[in-house]
Amino acid sequence: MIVRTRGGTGAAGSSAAGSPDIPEAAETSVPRRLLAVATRLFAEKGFDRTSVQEIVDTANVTKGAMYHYFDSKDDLLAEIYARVLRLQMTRLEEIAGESGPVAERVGKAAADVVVTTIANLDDATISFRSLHQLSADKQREVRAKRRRYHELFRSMIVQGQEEGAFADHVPADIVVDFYFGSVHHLSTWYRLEGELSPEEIGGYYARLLLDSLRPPE
Amino acid sequence: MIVRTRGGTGAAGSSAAGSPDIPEAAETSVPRRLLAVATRLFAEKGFDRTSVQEIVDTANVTKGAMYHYFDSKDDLLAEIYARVLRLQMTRLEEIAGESGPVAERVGKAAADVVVTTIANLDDATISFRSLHQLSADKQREVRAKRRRYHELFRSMIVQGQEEGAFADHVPADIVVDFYFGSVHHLSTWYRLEGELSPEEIGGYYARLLLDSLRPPE
DNA sequence: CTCAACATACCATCTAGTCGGTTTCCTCTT
DNA sequence: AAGAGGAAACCGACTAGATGGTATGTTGAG
Repeated sequence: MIVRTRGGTGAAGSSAAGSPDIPEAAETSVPRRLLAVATRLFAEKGFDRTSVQEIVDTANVTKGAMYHYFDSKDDLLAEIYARVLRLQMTRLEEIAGESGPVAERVGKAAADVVVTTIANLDDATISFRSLHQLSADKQREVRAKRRRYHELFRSMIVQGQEEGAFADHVPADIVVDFYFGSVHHLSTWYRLEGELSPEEIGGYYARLLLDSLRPPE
Repeated sequence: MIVRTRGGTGAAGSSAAGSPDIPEAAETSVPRRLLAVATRLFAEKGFDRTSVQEIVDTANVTKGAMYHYFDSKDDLLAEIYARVLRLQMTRLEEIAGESGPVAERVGKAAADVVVTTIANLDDATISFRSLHQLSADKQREVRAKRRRYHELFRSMIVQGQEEGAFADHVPADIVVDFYFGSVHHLSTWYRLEGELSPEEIGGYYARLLLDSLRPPE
């Protein structure tokens, strides 16, 4: 992404066709709008099946505007990944830094990542399905950041195992991959119209994780 | 897919450029070769980024041959899905039909699906990433079959909960989605070069599942 | 003589990205 | 206050290259 954003809301409809009542054409800044629209469309139809033209049309801007703010279509996708990873890392760091017992922190983090994932289901859909559409460099970057996230989570589990709060019959890496597999897959089956609230799902998921780590009597 | 296959191995290299030592050009029937090549390429680069031309070139056949056996590129993908679902369903039905205690069957099925998934990692990669590239009809079909699979697995868990062998503090549907999320995601992190064998991973995964279902004392 | 099993040339369509041009806005000078 | 100057913010027509699919032709077996 290119940094130079004036940040303002812009003077709205230059062309007469602008409909100021649909959300995408509203008072948000152009790059923001593009990112929002791209997220929705990528999640709906996939990266390769979403054309740049469609993105800019939906966002009520022109191609020129988009290529002014973003280097490429790829860059748009990379930005989405960056946003997701930033958010998740921040939340996890916050929880990991708390002072309660480790089992409590793990449970909290486990439930929280579920709720956050559901709150951004489109992001989740994209991020587990579109990694290979990024350039090799950007893929590496994403993977590295994700690894750091996993590492932090893993360190909590290891601590629990060392303290005896968690069983250690399964290596912590496996546990982490196991759990985040489940989390990432929320986007394939969870529907907001369903009966279960995000918090309930989060509770269940955290419970499953903690129970699977419960030490034997 | 079109049924008319002679099934034979075919008269090999028609064109002079045929290299009979690379596996794809070998003695397998043309549709089989196409399916094998498509599976590898779809897993490697994604469905949309793999051109029909590339598939037929790699399989050492021509476009005409391919469109003779398959209706479309979509059809190729649909065939891959069908193959995966057929295999997994067969295995699960076998295990579910055994006579041991339910916890044993669940554990067996859980470990087996991991091993099978790892044995067909390309299939797994494709099936969790490319569903949306299928036509709506075929998507529905795949989903229906997958649902039937999940239902069978779920019924075992429900039985265990009713018998008191499993805890029931988490609904069985959630448990199933939770577990298969983990399984599907194996393809994103498991590498054959790693230290852990498929059976070991299967053991760990089954253990995590069973432990999370262990009833409280 | 027929039909499956291919082969080959071809096309209509779409797509990411570019590039020269124009408008809008801020700033600095006079 | 006026206005010149410059840069950022956009516009939109255009291109070069793919791509899925088809139409038509050929071959060899039964």
